[in-house]
Amino acid sequence: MRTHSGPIAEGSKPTLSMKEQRERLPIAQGRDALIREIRENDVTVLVGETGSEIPQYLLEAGIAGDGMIAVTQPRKVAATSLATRVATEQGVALGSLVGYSVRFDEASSSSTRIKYVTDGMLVRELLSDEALSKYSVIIIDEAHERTLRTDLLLANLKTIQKKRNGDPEGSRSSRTGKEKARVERRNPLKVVIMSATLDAEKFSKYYGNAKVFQADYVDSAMRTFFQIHIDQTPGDVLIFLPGQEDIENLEKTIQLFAKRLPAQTPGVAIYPMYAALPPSQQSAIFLPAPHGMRKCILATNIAETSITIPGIKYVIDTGKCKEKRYLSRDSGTGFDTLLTKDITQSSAMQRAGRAGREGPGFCFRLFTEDAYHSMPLSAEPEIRRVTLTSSLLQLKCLGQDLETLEFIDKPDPDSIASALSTLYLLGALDDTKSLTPLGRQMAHFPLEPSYARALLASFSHSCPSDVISLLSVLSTSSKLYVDTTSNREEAAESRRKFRAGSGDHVTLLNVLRAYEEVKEQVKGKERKEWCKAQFLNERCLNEALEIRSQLRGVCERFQLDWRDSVGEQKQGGDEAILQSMLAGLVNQAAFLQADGSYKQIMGPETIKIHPSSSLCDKKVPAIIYDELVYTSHIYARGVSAISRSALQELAVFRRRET
DNA sequence: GAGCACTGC
Repeated sequence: MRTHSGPIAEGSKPTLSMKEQRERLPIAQGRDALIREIRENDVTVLVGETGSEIPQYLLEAGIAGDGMIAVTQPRKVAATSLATRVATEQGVALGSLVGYSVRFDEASSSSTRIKYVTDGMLVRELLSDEALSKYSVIIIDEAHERTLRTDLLLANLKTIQKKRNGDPEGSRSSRTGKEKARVERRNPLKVVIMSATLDAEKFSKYYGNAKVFQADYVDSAMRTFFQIHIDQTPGDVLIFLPGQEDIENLEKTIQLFAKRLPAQTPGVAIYPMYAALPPSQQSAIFLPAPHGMRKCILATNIAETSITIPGIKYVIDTGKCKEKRYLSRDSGTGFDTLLTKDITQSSAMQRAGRAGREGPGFCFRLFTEDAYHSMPLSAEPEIRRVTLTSSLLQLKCLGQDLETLEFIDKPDPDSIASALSTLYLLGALDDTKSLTPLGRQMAHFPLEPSYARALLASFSHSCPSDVISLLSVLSTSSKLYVDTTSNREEAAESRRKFRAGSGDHVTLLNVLRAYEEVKEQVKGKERKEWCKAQFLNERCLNEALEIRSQLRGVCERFQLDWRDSVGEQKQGGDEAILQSMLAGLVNQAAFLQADGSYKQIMGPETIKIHPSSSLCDKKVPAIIYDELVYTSHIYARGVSAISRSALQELAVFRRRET
């Protein structure tokens, strides 16, 4: 196993529109932060970047002033080919704005601002100009290779910076103060060290704890991929990314750049992989890539443990993942967060181990060794991360308690308070925190307590059959709607016919009703076609039907007749179903505010309706929702409109709470 | 204007 990172050695096919293209790519996103970092620091250590983009950024941002930017490379061929590539990207002739200088070969002129040189060449220049005064920025690429000439250069640059930039700690006060310091800084030198991950800290310490800048991980994943693609032997590549959005972005950029590779370079076959991907596309990753192409899989941590993809030779690990975590409120109105975080050490090892199961393998980690050591060893136990409502109800049935039971890791007191509050609101616990008969009955259903409560409430609204069907769909483990960003519009359009005015809950019910009709009328293959045409996951629908018969079975055991249904009566029917749901979703309700956002009825948060909801952009006085997830905003998902009269029923709960 | 992965009943 080897960890390293470096430049894309070969250039792309000359295309004048490339610069334009590049600017429209997501690559440009991390750029501003990077510029700021270099502007503010005399020395910057850059991790996971390569020497082709940075000098162009710096020049465009005016950081080089009137001086030149030198980019050093350990090898001549890299210096010349990078210069060629960058000149092409800038749309200029080689040797004008962008040039190079290596032994026996030079392409530069008085107008040259970015010059690619071998490190040996720059060492030689020291002999004629000790301060390297014509350069205002020197970028040391491939610093981790630690060639003798690079090390010589690094030592000299330290001295040169003291002379040209002034010594921040030492001599400034002993001289004539401010004026002298200003004079000294007239031609300051910026040093940018591009290094592979593991060595970054060493360079930083050498330069008095210089700032280490971690490049954007999607961007560096792309660069690392092309470096492998161009420099390394054939073999499949697996890239770990946190989520669907990053995967889709990276897929686009790789595809764009792959098109511009020289004709002799093999093509790239990209396979995205994440749980929400339609099953047919998921299975594609197990097929061999088309002849002569390199297979590149972009995956979430689904490829870390759940699935094993054979034949992976190279792994690129961004070191990031998404983590779902419950943020408790003792009122029970907390919400889930779904944010990008650093992975754990065990996860990093697991990811590295995905390479080379059938032969030698390589892992390229886009994080430093220090970063690795500051990662937690392993994931925090679930008891610390998730809502405990369901477990608390079960413990209560066993005569036990979250507060008194001795756990390996104690649950968070807020989380316990949140669970207690929710169960009390649902009527599962009384005001002495004791289990009620209702609570015991709820616990018999294999459902979240809120859904169990909704199920039981449906009997008084004469619609248990409908609510049980709905809850079955809500309880499935897989996703019902299968769509990706590209076909999202089309998928939404084809499912429009299921849409209910009241919102997502009855819409789901309509989908299941429609599937049942189709199931009665047509056979397997046609049924499959039907699901595909509506962008529905048939496995999910069948799972829902299984759950439904289980739930009906539980009802029967308790002599509850589940057959009542609102049937086809539209208006009143929806109302009855949502009234039942409301009984379970008591603290999952919000009301409309003047600015169009919604505010939790029992909690403090302002929330938005998730864009995937049929009620998104619709203004209704009040809503109930299945879940609240904080990503870029606090989004409510699975949303239905509730009436004012329903809202009044909530007021009863609120009074009881106080 | 947008979803990490599991599991159990």
